Amino acid sequence: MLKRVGLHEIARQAQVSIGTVDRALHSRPGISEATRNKVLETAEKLGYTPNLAARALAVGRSGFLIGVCIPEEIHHFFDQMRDGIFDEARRAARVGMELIYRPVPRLGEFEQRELSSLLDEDLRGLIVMPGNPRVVAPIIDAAEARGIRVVCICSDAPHSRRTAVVYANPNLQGRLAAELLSKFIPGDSDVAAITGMLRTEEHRQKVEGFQSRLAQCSEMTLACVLEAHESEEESYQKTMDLLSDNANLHGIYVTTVNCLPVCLALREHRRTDVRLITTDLFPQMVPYFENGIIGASIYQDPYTQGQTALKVLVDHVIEKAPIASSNSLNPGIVLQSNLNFFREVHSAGIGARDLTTMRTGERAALSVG
Amino acid sequence: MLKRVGLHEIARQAQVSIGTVDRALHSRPGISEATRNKVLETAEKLGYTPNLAARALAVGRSGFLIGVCIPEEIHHFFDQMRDGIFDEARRAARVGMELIYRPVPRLGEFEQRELSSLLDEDLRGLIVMPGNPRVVAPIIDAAEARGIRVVCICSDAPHSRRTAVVYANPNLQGRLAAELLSKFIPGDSDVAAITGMLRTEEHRQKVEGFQSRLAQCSEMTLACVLEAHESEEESYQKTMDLLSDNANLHGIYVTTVNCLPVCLALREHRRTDVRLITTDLFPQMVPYFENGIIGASIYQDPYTQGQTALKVLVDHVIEKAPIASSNSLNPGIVLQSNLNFFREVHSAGIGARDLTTMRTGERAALSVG
DNA sequence: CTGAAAGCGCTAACAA
DNA sequence: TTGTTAGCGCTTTCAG
Repeated sequence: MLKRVGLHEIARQAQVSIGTVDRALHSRPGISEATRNKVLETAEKLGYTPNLAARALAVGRSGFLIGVCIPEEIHHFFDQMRDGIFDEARRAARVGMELIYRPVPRLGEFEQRELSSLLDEDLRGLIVMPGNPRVVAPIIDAAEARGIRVVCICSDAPHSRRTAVVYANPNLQGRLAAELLSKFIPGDSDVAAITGMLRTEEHRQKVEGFQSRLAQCSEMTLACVLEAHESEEESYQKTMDLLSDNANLHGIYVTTVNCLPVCLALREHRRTDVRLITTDLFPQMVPYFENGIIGASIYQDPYTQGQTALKVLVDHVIEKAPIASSNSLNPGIVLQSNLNFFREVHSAGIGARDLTTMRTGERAALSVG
Repeated sequence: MLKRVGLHEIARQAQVSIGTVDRALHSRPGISEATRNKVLETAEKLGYTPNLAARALAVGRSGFLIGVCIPEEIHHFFDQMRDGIFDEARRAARVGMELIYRPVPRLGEFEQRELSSLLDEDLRGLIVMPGNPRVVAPIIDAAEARGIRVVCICSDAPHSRRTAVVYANPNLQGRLAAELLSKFIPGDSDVAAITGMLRTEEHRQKVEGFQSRLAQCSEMTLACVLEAHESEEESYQKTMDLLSDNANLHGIYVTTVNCLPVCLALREHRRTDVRLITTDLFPQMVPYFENGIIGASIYQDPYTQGQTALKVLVDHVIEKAPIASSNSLNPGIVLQSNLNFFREVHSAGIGARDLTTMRTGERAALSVG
């Protein structure tokens, strides 16, 4: 069995004690220049790499802390994101990372409070899904000013100094939606987009991408862009009105997860000639896929987003790896035939996650296997 | 800051020994139902969370070896796969993993020799893309018999005892191809499939999926399935003949990477009414995307395949995590609008990775045997 | 079935 | 200036 070189081996070869090796390696006081160099040389020669787990264990505290603040609702989205983060955290724990998880109930709620409390800890990095840019941006800047690397997830925080953003490229999502729609409906149709709030970066960019692709290569005209403000009621009403007003409408792009009200309105109007491009995936959407109302869905892959966010942060902290300021994942495309291959549709199967390190006093809903 | 509760504290409160606590927590044998429950309860009550650094230290072999044998050609595919493996290897190196990379020049060549030489090392795991099942299967079985966990990548090795396979689900690829085609061409068209060798699992399954989806929900009829045996010449000739014979042919699914000869034949025949569904992506395909000959490509994501294969192996070795016997990735769908978001089209593959990378990760700057 | 104890590689406190 | 040693919390082996 391959033996990894450790302090002991260096000590043996350099003919000193293990304590001396430690002193040399960490530029601690109380060692002569000569022996230090000797030790450093043999360490170099042997290609020594520290065992970070052992170090973390010895110093008693974690190697470093990373804070996470994401919403809990909407569950079928953020549960995946959390799983992605936690799965990666399990690996990172092997090198001494520890996670502090401080979710907010829903996007934008209690952001101020949770984020501030997070900054009281001695963080090296922070993952946050920004809700209200106005409250989050200053906190992000404060964190970065203190050397805490901030990674925005899912949506960007414009005008902040965040180190990076991880998301499924929103502009591309919009373009994909337009391209797919052009395959599904007649070329001279009217189409519409239903979105959340256009002032959030994410939705603005989705609509922008949608428009630009429409303009670029199809005859379809964008009848309107509706803001539904994440309200089911509003989504439903506005769709109803839209359908009444426009008989030549054959496609709708829903940029939020809020597609069910739209489906309902469609059914109400008996408009089977209208195709939907939706966003993300959850079990209740499946019937609409099967009957063809939803032609495709743009999948933002929250699991991978979470995984990636933590990964770039950990790589950065451990080996100063540079972080690309924008990590945009390629959005997935959900169709009828691959529907069952997305974990979201297997709603029930929530294997309890153990193994995530949380500090005492956290909500630790975990079973240990 | 409270002290975290550990095995010791649980043992004290449950009035048992620390060894017993461990047995209870991990469902290990040799403990009575009664004590197990008692321990589990107090663990729950105390909100125990394991110290993962300590676990890693205790269980982690100080170092271990993992062997890799994949082809070098076709470069634009296997370079990605290698990058995925190496990127993940860089992380795993932090916990003592070491990689032995022994590629074969192309699929099936020198498999016997390279794999055997790999087995001379003291491996804990092996990643292999099986070319000739007849030569690989026995080697895999021999490895597994010696406790080496084997993960097949990209294609399975049927009838072997391999621990797991990682691939982009081939059956699903075929189904997706059929579904996409049905969006692109008239419903009563003839379609064809061009494949490599049907005796390889991978291609057989792709064609199977293609057929099953065609049968299931479209009027299209499968005119024929051509075996081109990975030969450019043969691909070209057979496509030429196919086009001459069938005027109602409007769609072709190319299950291999060998789509250029097909595109050529199409151009030769001036058949702009035929749409292609291809497999994977490389720069030379781009013009055919732009002029619409290729309607979509099924992307097998070799980078993630490589990453995943190594990851499951390392997780297994380090913490005995179970390996799912089949890890099938959801194949990607390449269209016009997301074309530029695949790293493959940035042929050189170096600089362009800031604002438009689909996955994070540096190219591995890793020295390997 | 249960307890005791030896490490895993490293840090830090104490001796020499 | 150097060497020695006791843990960190967990797994694992060996006795009882």
